[in-house]
Amino acid sequence: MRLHRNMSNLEIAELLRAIAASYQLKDEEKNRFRIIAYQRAADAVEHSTSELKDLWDDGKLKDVPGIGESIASHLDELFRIGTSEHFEEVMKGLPAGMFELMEIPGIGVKTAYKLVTKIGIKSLAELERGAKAGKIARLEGFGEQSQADILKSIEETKGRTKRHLLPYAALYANEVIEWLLRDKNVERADPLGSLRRQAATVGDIDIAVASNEAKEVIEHFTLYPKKVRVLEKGDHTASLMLPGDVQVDLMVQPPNAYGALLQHFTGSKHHNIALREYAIKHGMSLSEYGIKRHGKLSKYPSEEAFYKSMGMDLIPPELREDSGEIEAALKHKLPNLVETEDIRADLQIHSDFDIETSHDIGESSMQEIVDEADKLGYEYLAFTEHNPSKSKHSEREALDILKRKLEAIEKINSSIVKRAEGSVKKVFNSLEIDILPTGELAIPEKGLEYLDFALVSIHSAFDLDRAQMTKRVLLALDHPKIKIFAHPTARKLTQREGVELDWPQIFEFCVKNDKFLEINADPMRLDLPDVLVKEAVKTGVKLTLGTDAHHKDGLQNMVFGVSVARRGWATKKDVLNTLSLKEFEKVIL
DNA sequence: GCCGTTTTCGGCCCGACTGTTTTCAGTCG
Repeated sequence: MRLHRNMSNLEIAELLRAIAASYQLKDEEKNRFRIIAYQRAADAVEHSTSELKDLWDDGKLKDVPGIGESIASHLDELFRIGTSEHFEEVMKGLPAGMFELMEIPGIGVKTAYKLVTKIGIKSLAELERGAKAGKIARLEGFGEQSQADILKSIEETKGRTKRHLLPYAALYANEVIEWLLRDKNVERADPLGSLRRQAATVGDIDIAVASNEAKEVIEHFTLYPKKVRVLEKGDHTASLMLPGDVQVDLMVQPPNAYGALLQHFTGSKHHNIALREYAIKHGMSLSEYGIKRHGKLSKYPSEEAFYKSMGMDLIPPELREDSGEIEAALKHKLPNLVETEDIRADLQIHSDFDIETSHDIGESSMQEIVDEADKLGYEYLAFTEHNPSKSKHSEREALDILKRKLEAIEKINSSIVKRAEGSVKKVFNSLEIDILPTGELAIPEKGLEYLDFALVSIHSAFDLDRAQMTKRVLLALDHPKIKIFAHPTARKLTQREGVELDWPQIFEFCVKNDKFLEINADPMRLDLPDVLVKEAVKTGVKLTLGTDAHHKDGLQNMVFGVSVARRGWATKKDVLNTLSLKEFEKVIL
């Protein structure tokens, strides 16, 4: 690994893991906790919302939990002169290629090291050839079985799809749960893991079942009609493979011990570790079976009882990331999180009004969307089509188009007023306007006069550096008609990383100037991301929720936006579109 | 190496599975 002054968080996390691996290979007893410390630091760096280099600029390296005196001093050296004597020294002798081998499930630090040093395997391709040639089975500590396992693992890694977007994972899980509930032995079935925590993407699908007849339930589960094959089948657990490389794991416990099972497998890993550390300091030991005190196990039917017996309030699954929720639960100060029922409006919707934009236009009419919003009980909406194409239209033409759109909105509003039923009282004339690379808005100044308020967002030049990008966004947000910064990081899940921005500066600007950050509920976006939502909320920034729907059915995605808000500790008062129409108008117009 | 509403020293999460072993090391979630 080449060290340099501008290493990204991801590269630094990799570096810290390499250091941990190196200590692990030296295998000295006194190093045991140093290994864990480096691994924890690596995790923390990977999840940090600020680039370490920026934190270093501000002298705040040690603000990252897990980075203390020692690691901070080595990183300081790295950022100052582009290398670290200590890191280089520790990594000396770490063979190149071993980290590639560790991508295969079942191969860890020691196995990878052995493969590289004993038989010179330095890549996945070489590993596959070596296994097929029978070289692995002859190695001490390996055998025919482990060689076959490695081959199978390589094969599965090749076909492995990455993580699934939250709504798809939810869909798969719901179908399986529906199937499970057909067995009368199943008393309850719930999703577990990152799905239950409503994370943006989900890996394997884990499901818990409460039942006194584990054997029958497992049997029924393995008969699931959509399965491709049964991966594993034990007394209390089983795994299936579904089409599209979706793996579903099932765990069964009796109803009287169901609470601990739910708690244990909901995670996150970091939440559970922190919880168990707290437990051990107070004479308890936690596991998926219950809580042990003085060697005696107590069982808990519900998670609420489980947390309560430790003196904590029930922690909503969305908060279980070890970011202060345990302390808050002990002090009975968990936030009262926003709920889908609190939402009174959808603030980003694209109708089929032909606005002659260069972006996608919607597929449903304004009327169809209002009808759909009525079903959801909304009080108001904002139609936020993209701006008319700047390259295709002159200023005059753009203004004409915007005028036509205003007329369409007025028509809808007058028909809403006249009707007897329906909860929607008003639709706002809004627009999603591109922020050009210079920070200018992609519509003529006069065009803004037609609008009630507008959103701005980034759709080009994603790779500006942090300072330029921040300047670009602040310039656009400065206009009085611009109220909302939509999908602020512009990330596309599993496809594109978000842009670089000076978030503290953006947050401060929003608070000071009454600008709002959107949580875009499109499953591909979920943007602002949860970790940034948490910081925004802490700073006092108000959020708006919008589905970015391009079809009336897209309005249903609001629940995923709410999940992001909840994961960011947002309460009802942090979300603008929980306000009544009257209150909302006071703030936005 | 990190960290602190029981600690600036003395602690540091729990259990299961697997394969190659004769009692356990490595890996995973």
